[in-house]
Order: sequence, then structure tokens, then C-alpha cells
Amino acid sequence: MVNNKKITQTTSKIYKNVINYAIRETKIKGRLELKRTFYLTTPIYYPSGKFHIGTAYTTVLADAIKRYHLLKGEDVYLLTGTDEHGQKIQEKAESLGKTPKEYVDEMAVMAKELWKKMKIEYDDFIQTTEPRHEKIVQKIFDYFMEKGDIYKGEYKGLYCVPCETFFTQSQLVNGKCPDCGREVREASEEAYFFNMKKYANRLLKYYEDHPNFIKPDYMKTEMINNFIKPGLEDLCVSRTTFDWGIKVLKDPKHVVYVWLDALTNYITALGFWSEDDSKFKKYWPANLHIVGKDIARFHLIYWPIFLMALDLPLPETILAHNWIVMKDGKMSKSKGNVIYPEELIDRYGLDATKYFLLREMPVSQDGVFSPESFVERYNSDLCNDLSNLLNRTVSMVNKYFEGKVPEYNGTPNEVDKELEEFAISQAKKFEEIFNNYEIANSIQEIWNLVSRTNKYIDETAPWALAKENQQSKLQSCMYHLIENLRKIAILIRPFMLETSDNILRQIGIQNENLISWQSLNDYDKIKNVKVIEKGEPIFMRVNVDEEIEYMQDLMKNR
RNA sequence: CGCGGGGUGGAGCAGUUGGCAGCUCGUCGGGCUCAUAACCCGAAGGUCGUAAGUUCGAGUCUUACCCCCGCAACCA
Repeated sequence: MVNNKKITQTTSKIYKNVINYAIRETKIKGRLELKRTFYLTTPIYYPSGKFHIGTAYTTVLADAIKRYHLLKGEDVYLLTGTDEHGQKIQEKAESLGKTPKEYVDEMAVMAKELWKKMKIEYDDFIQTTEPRHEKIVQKIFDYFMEKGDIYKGEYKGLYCVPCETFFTQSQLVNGKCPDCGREVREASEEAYFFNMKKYANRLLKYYEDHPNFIKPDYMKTEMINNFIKPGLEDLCVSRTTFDWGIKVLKDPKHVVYVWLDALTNYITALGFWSEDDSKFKKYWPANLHIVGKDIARFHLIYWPIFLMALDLPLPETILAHNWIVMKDGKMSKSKGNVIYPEELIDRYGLDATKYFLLREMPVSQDGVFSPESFVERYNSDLCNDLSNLLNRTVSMVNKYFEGKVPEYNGTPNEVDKELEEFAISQAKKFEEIFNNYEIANSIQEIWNLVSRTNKYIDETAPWALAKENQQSKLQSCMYHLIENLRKIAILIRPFMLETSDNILRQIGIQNENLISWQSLNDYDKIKNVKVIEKGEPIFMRVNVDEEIEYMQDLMKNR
């Protein structure tokens, strides 16, 4: 009645999305009669140093999306890994007195340890130096050569002789080498190129026909205006100035250069063109590639074109997310503003860290990390709103019903009914927004439910009901509180599993059927459950000034 | 120069077919006592970057301009 328009808009949006989703699902079921599969990937990370919080963000995002689809009963496969070739890795290894392979293997272990610590549930971890990848990349390179998509040419660029490196105009600092500051000069070397021009129009057409291919939308505009419309340049796919890479079989003084090597990991990991390509058959095309905006161009232009050249179907969606930056811009050690994910996890816990990362990243802008915002979210959202809601509920169920949760007894009043409807509609909103990969906004919808539930306690004033001996209403109140906590616990499961389990344990929910995603639509099924005798806070308020100081010290003392 | 994004009450953000400007935090006042100096209610605070235009009506569309960030092709 107050905001009719808004409600109608939201509803029609939800409706539209539900339809699309349903159609897709039915088609797949009709064709294969299998569970819907969902293949998603993170980028393969370049291990030239310790992983920072941005890398963690990408991976947490992927993991959350994976778990969401798992909860919905789909057959999900998540791939991550490391991109291990190239001159920088070679140099880095040398400077440490290691072989490149020794170095990258150590880094892969480091990555796996971090993901283990962050409870990232990946299904495969690919290193581009593994034979399963290298062999296929060589085959693909050969195939492209035979097909005529790769041709031999000259790579021309600005070359710094002492550094043995090519640079582009924009990389130069004051017209000189960005590494050593010396003069650069025009030089050229023999190199293979991939004929991108040939596919440019097909790519444009594909963009047009598949509105969901690129998210967010403006990335597509940028690609078209900046790169495709002015005329796509062919891509250099081999180098001779260094040798830490995959050898080109038919011309071994060349190694495969960067993107043909890196991007193909998404299919080589599934066994494409190998003896066992069952996974490839099952999961390709990918449903989602998640990438940072810095590598969007390569995924939005070159990757689809490579796939077209291989006559493979293209992924459903490529999501280019923004960065986590610090208040004073990009993270850098010289600015003294770098924070590592482990540091946050060790002090505030995994769930709080994940919550912050996902909640604080806007759709169309970089997300800002600051000690202040982290502590604010921690205290306000996690402690005051969520943890406290659980705590006061558990306490009341103990006080009024000796811990036994009353069964559903109908809806004695309007408030109860409204709360039921609200909880169900919030879950739908969450799905709608989450499916569109607007994760931060979707999480907000969960917290709207948390707030609404806190408000419900005030509206019903159970302590007054107890005094007035209004048993039926009091029972209903407790039931609805537990019911909402159950739903909240399910909704946060994709990104706060420990917390979810903790809530469910405290309110005595064990039955799998009451933890399923489908059960978000139920509001009357909880029976015979008992809350724990004494509530345990899942998040405790921290001292704002102390924690800010703590984090600032961490960032400065490196 | 070109392209993309952003410019919304003190701070951070949402605002998807144009229709009385929202959320979180903070501030001030009140309420409640189940709970973690928490929770709930109310208030103050915005000419929605600037200027013009279209329209009965524009944060939302058009044009010009200003400021910030990013990209500008092979470092990933």
C-alpha cells in the first residue's frame, strides 16, 4: 500500500527470472535426464608472489557460487589453478636460486594451503606446467597452425636490451624502460600470431545474440568500443626471447606465449582432446568463468575466439568483477596498505572474512577495504544483528519453554502471517539477485530478514505475552523466531558454512530436510526440536579502536 | 584526444521499462528488557556533479561541460 510500484517491479523481475531459469532447466533435463551440471572456474593465478586479498576474493566468490548451486542439488564442478609460465616466473625463480618448476610447485602448494585454510571446495587444481595441460596446448597450437589461424610474423615493439624485454608505449616510464630506466629501441623478433580479425564479426554477433554472456553489461560496451570496433589486432602467441614455456612442437625455438597457454586451462583440465574426456563431455561448456576486470579483455575477446576456432560452444557467462582497493587506491607494499587474507582469518575468523569480502563489493565499482569498514561490518551486521538475534531467541525458548521449541500452531495474528510471507519473499529475492551475480546486494536481502526478525521480537513482545499468560501467541512467536533463524542459516550457507552449522546446532535443527534449499519455502515443518541450554554467541563485539589500530599496524609493519 | 565507470543527506552504498528520494553506519531524542553498552521506534540532515533540453512529471531519457577512477592491446 505504501510502495506499490516498487513491489510490482520487484515481483515482475523475480517472475521473469524464474521463468528463464525454469526453461533452461527443463531443456537440460529433457535432453539428458540428468542433474543440471554447473561448471565454474576461477582464473589461474600468476604465482609471482604471495596471494593477496583480491585473489582470495575471486576464489571466495567462486566457492560461494559453487556451494549455492550444490545446495540447489546441481552437479557442480569448480576449477582453479596457477598460471606458471613466462619470463617473470623464470626470473623470480632464478633470483631465489631455484628452477622455475621447483618454484611454481612450491607456489602451488602455497595456494592449496591458502584455499584449504579458506575451506575452498575446488574440484580440480590445474598447474599449467602439468603434462596434461602442456600436451594439449601443443596439439591446439598445431591444429591452429594447420588450420591457418596461426601464422608466422614479426613481433615489433620497443625493446630494452639489458632487460631483454619488450614493452608497449603505455608501459614506458618517461619514454624509458620501466625496469631499469634506460633507453629502449625499436626491435622485432620472429613470432607466431593468431588471426583474430577473422573472427571479429562472429564475436560481435555472438555478443548480440547472447545478452547474458558478459556481466556486468558495460564490460561488453567497453570491449566493443575499445578493441573490436577500431579493428582487432592479431594476437602474438609465441616468443623466442625466453624459454620457460610450452615448446611449439613444429618450431621448438618458440614457446607458446601467455594467453593461448593460460586460457585453455579451462578445457585441458576437463580432459579435452585427451584419452579420457568424460569430464569435458559432461561439463563443457562452462556455466561461469569468474575473472577480475584486469583480465577481462582476454576472457571476453580472445577466449571466445579460441573456442570458435576449435568449434567448441562458448561459456554461458563470463563475470568480470571489480577489485578490492584500499582507501588510498590500489594495494601496494610501498603504500603500506597491503593486508593478507590469512591475517583477517586468524583474528576474525573465516566466516567474518568471507562475509566482508562478499558483502562489501559493489556491482559497478571497486570495493574499498578499510579497517574501519571491516570492524563496522563485524560488529554491526554479525554481532549486533545476527549473533544477538540467535542469542536472545535461544534464551527465550529456554526461559519460556524449557528449551523445547513449540510446534507450529497456525498464525494467531497478522504479524505472524506477515513475517512468514516476508521470509519467503526475501529468499526469493536473494535467489533472483544472486543468480544475477549481484552478490553484495543479495546478501543485503538476507540481512533484511535478520532485521525484520529482530523487529518481530519487539512487535510481539514475548516477555509481555509470558506475563499475560498468552500461551498460544507465545508459542507462535517462538516458533516463528526459530523458523526464521533456520531460514537465515540456510541462506548464508553458501558463504558462511560454519556459522550456518553453528546456528542450526544451537536451535536444534538436525533433519536434512529442514536444511535443504527447498525447505526455504516451508514455514510449518519444525517438530520436536530443542535449543541448546545456554546460547553461545557466534560473534562477539570487538573494540573498534583497538582493532583498527591492530590492522593498521599489520599493514604498516612489513 | 578516444573509450568505460563513478559523482545521491557526515561516511559508505541502492535506486533495471521516468511517477511523492531509499538502505547501512554515525548523530540526537524516545521505547523495551528476551539478548552482547544490544534490539525496536522517531527526528535532524540531500537544489540526486554543473548547465540546458524532452515531458504533465527526470536521480532515472537527450546534449554540453566539470571532477575522480580505470582502460588504451599483448606484464599477468
